[in-house]
Amino acid sequence: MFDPVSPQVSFPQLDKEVQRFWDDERIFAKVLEQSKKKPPFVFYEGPPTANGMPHAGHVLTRVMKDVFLRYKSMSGFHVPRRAGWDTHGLPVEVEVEKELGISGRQAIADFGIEPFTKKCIESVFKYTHEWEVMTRRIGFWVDLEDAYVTFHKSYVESVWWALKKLFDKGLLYKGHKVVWWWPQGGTALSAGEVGQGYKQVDDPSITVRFPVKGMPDTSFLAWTTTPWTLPSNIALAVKADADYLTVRLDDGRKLVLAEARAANLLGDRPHEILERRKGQQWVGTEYEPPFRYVEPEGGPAHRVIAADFVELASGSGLVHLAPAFGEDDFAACKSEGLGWLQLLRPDGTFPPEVTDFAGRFCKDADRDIIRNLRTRGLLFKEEVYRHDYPFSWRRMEDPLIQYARESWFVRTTQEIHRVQENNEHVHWEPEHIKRGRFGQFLEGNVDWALSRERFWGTPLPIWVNDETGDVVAVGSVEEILERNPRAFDHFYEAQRRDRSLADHLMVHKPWIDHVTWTERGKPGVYRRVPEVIDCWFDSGCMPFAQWGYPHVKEQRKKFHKAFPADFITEAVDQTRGWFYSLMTISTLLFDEEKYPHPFKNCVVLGLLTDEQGRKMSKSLKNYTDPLELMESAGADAVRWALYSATVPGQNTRFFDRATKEAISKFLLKIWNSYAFFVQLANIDGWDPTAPRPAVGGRPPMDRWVLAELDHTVRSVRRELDDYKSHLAVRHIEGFVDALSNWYVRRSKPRFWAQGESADKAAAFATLYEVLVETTKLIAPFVPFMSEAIFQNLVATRIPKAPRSVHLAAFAEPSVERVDESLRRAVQLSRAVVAAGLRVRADTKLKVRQPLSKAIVAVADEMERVTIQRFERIIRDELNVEEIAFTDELETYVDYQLLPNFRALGPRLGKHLPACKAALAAADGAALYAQLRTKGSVVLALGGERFELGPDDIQVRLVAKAGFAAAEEQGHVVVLDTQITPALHRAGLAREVINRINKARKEMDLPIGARVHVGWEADGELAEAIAAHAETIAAETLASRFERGLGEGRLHEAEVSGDGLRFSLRPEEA
RNA sequence: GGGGCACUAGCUCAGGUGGUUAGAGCGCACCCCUGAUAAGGGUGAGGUCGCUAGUUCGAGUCUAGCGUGCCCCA
Repeated sequence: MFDPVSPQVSFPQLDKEVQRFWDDERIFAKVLEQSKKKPPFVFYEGPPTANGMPHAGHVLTRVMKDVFLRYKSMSGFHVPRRAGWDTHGLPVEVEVEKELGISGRQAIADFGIEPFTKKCIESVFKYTHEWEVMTRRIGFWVDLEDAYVTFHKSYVESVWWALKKLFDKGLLYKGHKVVWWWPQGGTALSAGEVGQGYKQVDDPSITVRFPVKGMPDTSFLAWTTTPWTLPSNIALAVKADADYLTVRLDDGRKLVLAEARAANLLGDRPHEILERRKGQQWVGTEYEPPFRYVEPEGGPAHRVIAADFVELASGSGLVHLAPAFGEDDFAACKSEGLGWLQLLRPDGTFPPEVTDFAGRFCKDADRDIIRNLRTRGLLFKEEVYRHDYPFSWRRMEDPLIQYARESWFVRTTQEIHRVQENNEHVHWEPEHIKRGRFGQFLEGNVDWALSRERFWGTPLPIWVNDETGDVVAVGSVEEILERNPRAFDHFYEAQRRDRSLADHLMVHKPWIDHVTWTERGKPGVYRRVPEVIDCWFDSGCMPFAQWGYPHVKEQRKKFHKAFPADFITEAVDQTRGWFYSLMTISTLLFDEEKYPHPFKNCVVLGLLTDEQGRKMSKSLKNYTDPLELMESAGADAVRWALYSATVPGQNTRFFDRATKEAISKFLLKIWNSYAFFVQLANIDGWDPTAPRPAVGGRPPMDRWVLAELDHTVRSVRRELDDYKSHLAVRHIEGFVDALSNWYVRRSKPRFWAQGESADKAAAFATLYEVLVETTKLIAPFVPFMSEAIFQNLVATRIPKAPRSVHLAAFAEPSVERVDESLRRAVQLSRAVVAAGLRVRADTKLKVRQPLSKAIVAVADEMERVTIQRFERIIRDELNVEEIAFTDELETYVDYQLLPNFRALGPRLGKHLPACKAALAAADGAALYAQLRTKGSVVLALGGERFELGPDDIQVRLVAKAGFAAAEEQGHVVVLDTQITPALHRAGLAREVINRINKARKEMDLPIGARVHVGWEADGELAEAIAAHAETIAAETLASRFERGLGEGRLHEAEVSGDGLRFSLRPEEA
């Protein structure tokens, strides 16, 4: 006996039971143990930062990881899944700042770096619990207990090892460059980080007069969207080969601007063109800058230079240059040997020298700067410019600015060709990421701005001799101890004072900053530089740092075994983040490895959006929290909805409705088939361990559903091997629909047949096998429901069966089940049924009304035999007494002959349209007859003669007008619509059955309840009832069915115009 | 301004290697079933496949240009 199964199922409740089972039985651990000797399938978990709440996007990535990992695991691989936590960097510091209500580097320094660091450690795991709850709830199996943690000493040492290697290769250097600077945070950000923080804003766009020296009343017009950089102006840039006009305005003042921009800037303002010059002719001309608080150092300034990047699509054709605040500006001024001016402090405020705006934050001062220019008559035009501008990805209200700064860089540009070569070997899903988004990013690669002038991060392991300037990179704690055995005394001292200080912290600020050493016989002390590094570098080191490689000797083997990864997946925002850092670091470090590394397959997921395609955001509240959704619909429904909606690389519109559909269209179909099976198997006392009939000996219906199953198994495996989960899902949905809507529906009577029969045995065996295989097929997608079914059908019933579906092998192809002709036969039969039903609808002949025959017109004998295999079912579905095949096709149909384009295209080429026309014009019936008798026909086309065989021509049958006929895929079904008196009576009887059953339902009688019926009717209706009394009684479960009203509720109904009255009462028990 | 992606039925989306009747679900209309039943099933209506050129015997599919939207970056 199976445990009874109710068709009413609470999936959330089911989840909880399954989860408890997994926990009690340690199933996840057993999966790993059981597969230990199997070949590994390597997966890298991109470490999330646990100091923020998990959201819907995280659910998607975890679910997507899970399906492939479970699939590989069931397919005979050993699939370790180690969790990881990203613990360093700005995200954490910013959270702590918020918590402490402070902001900025100075505030942190005032608070104290040691207590601040301690706060960071606390904060790192603030939401770990929420992450674990979410992870468990969606059924993502990952080893959380053995998670790698980026701030741990061994991890940091691995990162140091990597950096030392880069340093020794000359790939780590300190440079003065314009970086994206976060003033409030007091640090530079990497290209990847900047990419995280764009948003659309309105900025002022102003056109300013720069008076030309030696030309009274004449000014250059220059354009800028950053007024606050004007005090640091060094030069103006023109396009050398563009034309520049000198014009006189109606007020007598003269302006110089690009001719291409004149119409736009001057509009219909009256002006007189005085002169036209090439940009080149203005080069070297000096001008008076709008502000002159401090004189530039190190070279001449305030003159016109030529530059390539000047565009004529916007602005005035003259660009204001402030080398301290723009990458292009920096390069241009440097190559011209011009001076330098940086009138902005690192915190984004103006220094005292800028008397008018001293102490003001740069962007906040824009309005006053504009006002100042206006009062001095230097402002020509002011507009608002809407564009995307980067903000701090951790605090979106803080704008970034371009700012020249000393910073440490990784010289990625030198080796980028190797990264590109590596990238060529990676399988990206979708494919276009390789050459598109990711490839383009590599194309435009700039050196990695690595250092952060912050506190909580992997310290940059560079020590500098304070006298000689000698620079050393350090790769481990041990290396330091070799130089100075007492280097960490300061830390141990601190640890004695505060016993809670973990050993991991010895490699962190502020303690690491006290680590110094000297070298015998040499002057000076080696002290560490103050910076920490970009936390994206940390996560990029994860393939080796998770094992503490190479320092932790016992784990070196683990690293080599788990490198490179077979599979990773994250969202598209990681192209410039983790995907980049992983691949770049790996390429730079592991010269000897063969490409690709450190990952072979990468599935890139799009963003989750709401129903309107808008980004999901907490502030908009435009989505239901996935956890809530799972509470009402269950984890499997959410998972299935995500799999069926998510195409890699594309945004996924996700909404509650999709989850509901997943339940009704998928989960419930399987569940109902399963509940149906269990119910009847239990009634019948069916034993799953008893021998079952051979597949070959079972009826066509059974062999068909097994063939469909096998076809589906093959398709699903192929798609999953290809990382195309969305396609796998479609195959499964198609099969489940076939199972539920055709196999189970059509096979029902076989299951409730009385007594023993080969047919019933085959039906039970087949449905059981199909359900078990399906369970294994869908287990990676819907791990909870599949487990519940598997437990009941297999695990607790079959001796030596796996304890869990996830310990079982994935559904496998079976040669025994393949039967393409049978699949085709059912497809044909269903087409015939569909056509017949359409005829009925067209002619308004209810299916309830039996008809004598359906005539099927087929083009060849094969199809006829094929259709006959399912004759009984077709008869039943169409409610006809007979299926006939006509020899006189011409009576009902026309032949339409078409070339088989795929076959003839290459052969006929240009003659194809003529061929099509010739076939259409010919007498189809005659030509077809010829084709059948002689095996070929000859056509003359454009002077040439072509012999066409049966495979070159496709025949379509088209129903002739005037018949109750319909066609479907080239087959015609004709219904004999003549209703004889006998048929009419049979129809009436069906109507009566229908009325009585309706009445049963109205009275809320239990489904199996026996009833007594007494009836009254006249004329033909009475004759019909009398003639079919037995059938009516059987179909309405009437143990007594008598003429004349009896006891019970009285019902009146109308049956095709005649009155019917009957009494109905349940039989006493 | 550059790069990437998308544009297919009222809505949400599928449509390897080009093959001539473009599919599904939801919604809608009509119908069936009443032994999966506060379920199930069927039939139908609905599409110039964003637009315009081109390649080809043949284009939703390939090429180019344009338009609209989203993402990424200047």
